[in-house]
Amino acid sequence: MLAMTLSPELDRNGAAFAFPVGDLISESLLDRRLRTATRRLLQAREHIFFDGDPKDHIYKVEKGAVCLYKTLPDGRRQIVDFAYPGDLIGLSTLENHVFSAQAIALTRLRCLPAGLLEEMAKNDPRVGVQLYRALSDQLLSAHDLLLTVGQRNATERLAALLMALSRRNDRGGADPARIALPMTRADIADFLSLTIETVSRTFTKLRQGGIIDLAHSSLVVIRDRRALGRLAAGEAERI
Amino acid sequence: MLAMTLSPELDRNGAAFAFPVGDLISESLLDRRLRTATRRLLQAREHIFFDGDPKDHIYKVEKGAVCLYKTLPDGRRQIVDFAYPGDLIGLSTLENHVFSAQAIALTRLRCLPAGLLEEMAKNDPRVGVQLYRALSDQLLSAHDLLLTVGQRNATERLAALLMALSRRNDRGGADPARIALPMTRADIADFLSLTIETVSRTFTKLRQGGIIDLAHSSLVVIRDRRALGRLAAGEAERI
DNA sequence: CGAGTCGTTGATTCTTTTCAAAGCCCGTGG
DNA sequence: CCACGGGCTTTGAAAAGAATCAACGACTCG
Repeated sequence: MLAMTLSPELDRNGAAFAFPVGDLISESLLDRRLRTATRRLLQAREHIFFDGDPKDHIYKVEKGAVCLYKTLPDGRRQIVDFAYPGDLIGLSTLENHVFSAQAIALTRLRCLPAGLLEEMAKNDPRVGVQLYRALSDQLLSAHDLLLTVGQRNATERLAALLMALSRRNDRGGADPARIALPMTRADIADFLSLTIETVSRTFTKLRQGGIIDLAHSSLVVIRDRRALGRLAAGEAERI
Repeated sequence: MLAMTLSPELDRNGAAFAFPVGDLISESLLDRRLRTATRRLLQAREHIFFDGDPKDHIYKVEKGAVCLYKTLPDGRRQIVDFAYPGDLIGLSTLENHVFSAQAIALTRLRCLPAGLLEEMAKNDPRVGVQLYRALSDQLLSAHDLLLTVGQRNATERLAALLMALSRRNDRGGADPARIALPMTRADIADFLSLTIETVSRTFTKLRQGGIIDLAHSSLVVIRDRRALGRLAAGEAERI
């Protein structure tokens, strides 16, 4: 998930709930089961499930990107997370989904019957840990977004998002200075709790400030990473 | 935790990750261990731990209330949750805490060495489920707050908070129409991402609209629950 | 090539913040 | 017992940041 944390070094550096390292390298029952699980291919904008739907499966993103969101009755939408390859979607103890999930690009998923989780956790102790870790990552991610949406201004919010995506690239071996945005301006707006117009204006401001370049609307090139980081941390005066 | 959900009926109605019901009634290893765990008594405003501290314990609230928060370098603060009696604090797989925790009233905790969790989960399969459930409740709660902070206006935010507290009272057998607020206006402001002044003005507006009464600044009486609910859901025009 | 979606930019409005000050409550101490 | 002090809360007036309303431009896909 998209942890927009201030402390990149805090990433996945150590587990207090640690099992022997060897176990984490070998494949767990969950991993193995997922490799052969049913695949599902989704076009951009196609839904995986809706808020309130019975939770018969959980999903793992293999390719593409998914947005998880909640809405108010009048249609206002808050994206609570973006799920990228490797992320698990739908973990919870409830019978029904508590948010909607929609592919934002061509996406491939693995589908796992929800009932199997319990069984696998019983047969392989590493599965429980894995699920616990996934959930706690998601909680961290939600708290980070909360800090962003609740306390940062428009520029700082966008900077935080770009820094998070940059770090994700870094971890995944991609160029941390070239950020592909699979999501639309509307998605970014609903994630950062801004309007499309404000997101667009803020991109322009970052570009004019020499902090980023916009190769095109969905490809950002970071020109001044330090400045972007300071903005995200709320340490910059203004731009 | 404080799930500010729109759907009270969605509460703890069923677990997809269900173990036989009997198991949930009997005491798990965790519950038993907690009953004899070290107690810690905190005055209001006293900290349990700070963001980044080594996570040597996890805590269960027995009495009082705790706020969990994150800050930006310049001091802006976002409260990400309030923990009430029964709630577990500090669950995650990381070596260090990822938020700060501060008592907001006279609070009694049970302290459990973090290393014990893993061991207990190994020896009692219900413990893993219990932790998993606690974490997924916290995630739900964070997502709800995200929707509130990101999409609702000041009035709707306060209404959502009051409705959440009212439901909590209801579940706990207390009067759902009389809401004690252990937290200050500043705490409410940092939870809802508003300023103290806006929180205060919004209380006044709700009072003048006949929706609540303020016995005193920390005791709210709900006079029109339906109206409050409609406000929280974003279904009311204005007040 | 045209329709439609998505993104950018401009002008104006509005909600909330900021700045300022007064009121209230409660504990302390004269 | 009452005055005093400090923290918390309320209220008011002005300012600011983002939202809204509006229009144009760019790109994509039949």
